[in-house]
Amino acid sequence: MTNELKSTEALILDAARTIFIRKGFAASRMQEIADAAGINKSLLHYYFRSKEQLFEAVFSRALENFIPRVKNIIEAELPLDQKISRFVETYIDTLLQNPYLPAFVIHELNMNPGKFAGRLKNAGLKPEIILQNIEEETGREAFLKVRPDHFMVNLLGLVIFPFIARPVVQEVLQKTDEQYKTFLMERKEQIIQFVMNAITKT
Amino acid sequence: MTNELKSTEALILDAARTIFIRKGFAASRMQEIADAAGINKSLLHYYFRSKEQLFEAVFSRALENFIPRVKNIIEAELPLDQKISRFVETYIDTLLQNPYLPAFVIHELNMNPGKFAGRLKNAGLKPEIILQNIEEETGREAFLKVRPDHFMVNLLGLVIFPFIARPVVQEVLQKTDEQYKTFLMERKEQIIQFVMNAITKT
DNA sequence: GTCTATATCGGGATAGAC
DNA sequence: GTCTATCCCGATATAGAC
Repeated sequence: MTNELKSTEALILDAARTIFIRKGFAASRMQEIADAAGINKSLLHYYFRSKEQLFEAVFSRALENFIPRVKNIIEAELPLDQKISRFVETYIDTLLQNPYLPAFVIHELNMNPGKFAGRLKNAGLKPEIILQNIEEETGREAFLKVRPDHFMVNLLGLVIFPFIARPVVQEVLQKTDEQYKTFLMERKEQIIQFVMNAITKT
Repeated sequence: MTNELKSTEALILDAARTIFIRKGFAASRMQEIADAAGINKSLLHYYFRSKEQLFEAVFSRALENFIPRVKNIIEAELPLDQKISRFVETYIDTLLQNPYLPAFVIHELNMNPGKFAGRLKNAGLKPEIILQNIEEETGREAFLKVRPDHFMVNLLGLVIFPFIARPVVQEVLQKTDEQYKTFLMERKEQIIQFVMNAITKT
């Protein structure tokens, strides 16, 4: 409806994003993207040269949008418990807006593992510092010392898994779409509680 | 090397399994499968009629192999803590043998959500019973009462996520392949500890 | 059952008019 | 910049000989 206001390039990128994220690179068709953008197939090539390059543009933007949000939370000067809460809440809120994003990114990285190399550093994410940070902040005060690498993966798994594995999980739990959305929102509180229990000294 | 001993059909299924799991349905090529099986392309059609049907055969077998293992553990008559330990250990051991399986299954289900409907029940998995089971066993003795649906997802996420998201996680943690394998094995102990802390009354 | 040859079609990419 | 027409390859699938 507001298509007339967007540049053709933006139109293409939006359409490509939708199609690529839903179907993955291999199953997506240039024709389908053109249709979704309301333009001609050859315009895709005019703007992006090839399917690979169009995909690359979509993929890069998806990451560039996402990484800074994570970065902000992680670098915030907050005590551990508040940092965990903010991380979980912000992450889940963001994924609720982009529910298909993690499965997309992960699948494409699995298809082409090298694709990721270097992108994190380019975006200014410093894994060493995050891990060191966790190491320092656990083991203090009321918290158990934890292995920072495992802790990081635990947190990510708890948050991201129900988005990636939605079809299976929704089937297993026998929830409607509406109920599943509620379930995902509940997880903010549930994960925070679960994690805090796990790392709080008895 | 022992190819001469296997039936052609088994040869095809093994090859198709490898290719489909590594590349997904859309990116896999019949020619590639034929090459991997050491046979002619048209033999694939002779045995399985079409690419979809070959895929279906592979996918079904992958699930049929996997589900019974989970079923066994879940139905075992054990106290909660032992059940959790066995579940985590067996699940991770199985995934270490089939590291690409979860990403494959999850991606194909995301592409085609309906595909899963009914398969669980056919395989004899009763989600209601599992959930009820968790509900009964937590809240007793030394354990906190937990929401069984969230608890189930927590457990699955902790176990499966580092397999699905391996490229990202390995990059973030800056581990070599060897170190990552070690990391995955360590997770058995780490997850069990983490989860037990999380649900044990203080 | 297994192979070679071929039909058929879909899809990425280009040429060229407007 | 945008469209129509077309090229051309790759991939699924079939026909038919052995």
